[in-house]
Amino acid sequence: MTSQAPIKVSRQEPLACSHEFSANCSDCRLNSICLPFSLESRDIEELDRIIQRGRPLQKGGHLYRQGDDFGSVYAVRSGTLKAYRMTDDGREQVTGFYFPGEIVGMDGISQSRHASSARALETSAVCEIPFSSLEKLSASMPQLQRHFFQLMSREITEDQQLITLLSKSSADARIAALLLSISMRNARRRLSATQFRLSMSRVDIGNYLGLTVETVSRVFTRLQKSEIVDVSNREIRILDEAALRQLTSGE
Amino acid sequence: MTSQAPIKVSRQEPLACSHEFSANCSDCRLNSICLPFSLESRDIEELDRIIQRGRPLQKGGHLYRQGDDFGSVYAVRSGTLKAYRMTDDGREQVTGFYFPGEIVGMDGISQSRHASSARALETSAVCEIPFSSLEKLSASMPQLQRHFFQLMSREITEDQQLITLLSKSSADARIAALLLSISMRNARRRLSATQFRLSMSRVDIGNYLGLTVETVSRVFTRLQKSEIVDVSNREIRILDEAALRQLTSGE
DNA sequence: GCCGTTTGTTGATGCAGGTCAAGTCTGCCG
DNA sequence: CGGCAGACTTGACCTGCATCAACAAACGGC
Repeated sequence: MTSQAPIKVSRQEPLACSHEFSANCSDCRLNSICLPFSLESRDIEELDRIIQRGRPLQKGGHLYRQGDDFGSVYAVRSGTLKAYRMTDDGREQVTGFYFPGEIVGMDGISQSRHASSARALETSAVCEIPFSSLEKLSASMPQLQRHFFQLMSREITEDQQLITLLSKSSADARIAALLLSISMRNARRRLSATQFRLSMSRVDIGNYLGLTVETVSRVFTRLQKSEIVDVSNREIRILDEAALRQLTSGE
Repeated sequence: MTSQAPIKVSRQEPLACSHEFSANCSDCRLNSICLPFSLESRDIEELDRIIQRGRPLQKGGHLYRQGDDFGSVYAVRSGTLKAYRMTDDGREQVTGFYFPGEIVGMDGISQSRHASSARALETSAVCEIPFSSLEKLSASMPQLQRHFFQLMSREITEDQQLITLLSKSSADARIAALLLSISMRNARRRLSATQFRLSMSRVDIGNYLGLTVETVSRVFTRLQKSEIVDVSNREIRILDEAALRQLTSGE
């Protein structure tokens, strides 16, 4: 609600160097992760034409809400988003975190309405990809069609990994897996795999991993004490990746 | 292993009336659930041509295994399949059950190898749909492309429902949700929504819902005692659907 | 720099569901 | 029909995480 106030642009925090991504796909730093991957340059230009680059999303702002009409999927350009859905009894289940280069919103396709909400965890920017245009384009660009099938399939396998994590692993293993996942995704974007700042709160982490805040907090202090990870607030430094990896498969 | 013996056809148990599905999509009883839904009859014929109808799969037989090269997705014609993956530490996580009309194998698209294994819980038959043909056909049939995007998206939202279930719900709620899900899917196929036989073992149910066999068993006896469900071995009769529904949202 | 609010930490206690250990039932095969 | 293996149930006990409660630290607005 509070975040719905008319956009106030003044004193906006510096958006992580704007040269990191550009106004078109061809020279976007993220294009090896995102949609255009493996397209011919002529095709990229066509894709470029359908993509809409919106104004930055404020921290806490919604990209879309559960139940909204589905029209587009979104590529994250900067910042972080979380996707979440409401359970029948009104609690929140975080279904994923989305970093630059990743695509969010694909769960809306089946019902023509969004099955989850997406909100920015920090000031973020996205590329909006109207789905109907994407469909049309896919029909004439086999590479694009395949790539999009693959993205959706990846989402499925990732959800299944989370399912496994939730159904089989201890609190320690879950946190370890999350840290490693973030680390890997950072590496893919050529950021540090060992040192980063969590953009999500402990509550969000708990909500994602099926744990309470208290447990999340306790696990972090435990990791700190055993010198596997250096934790200071949201600042994380992985000290012993091997140990972390061992934790994920139950000690 | 044992199920890999050369196919022995003699004394095969009667395959639930073979007239229920046919050798082509146009008059298949399941076509409103399955792929051809919403296609022109001319298009259905084309789709028909790429589909391969294999011989029945024996109980316990594998349709594909985790790590196999990915080539096709499969529509279940009769019987039930379970999909499962091995965790790093060698335990099994069931990721889904698949009933007639449903599509299995879509998680293999992203890596070109199957991310899970699929095996028959009872004698089953499937239609094999070679993915490369499906891709080609999709390019010229917008309806088909859309339908397949929707199927994948549905798989995502269903996985997310399972995630929510695993991370937020009690054992009772999980079992209740599974029973209701099976009931709903039966109804869609015009079978009884209140009375059915579970094709999966208690172990499988536990593995799917993140519970031990013992807990699954206890929940069933509890449901029996409170006269919400009548359980006799794998035979289930839902006595009080409303109560069951209440259970799913935490009493 | 100060103050209220939000976010995170720590401790004490309880319970749902896991684990271990016997059984019992079912269905299958000779 | 009898005997055996796998599937299921039941009970006793234990443990990891939730819950409740109090507090501390960080952040954001003025």
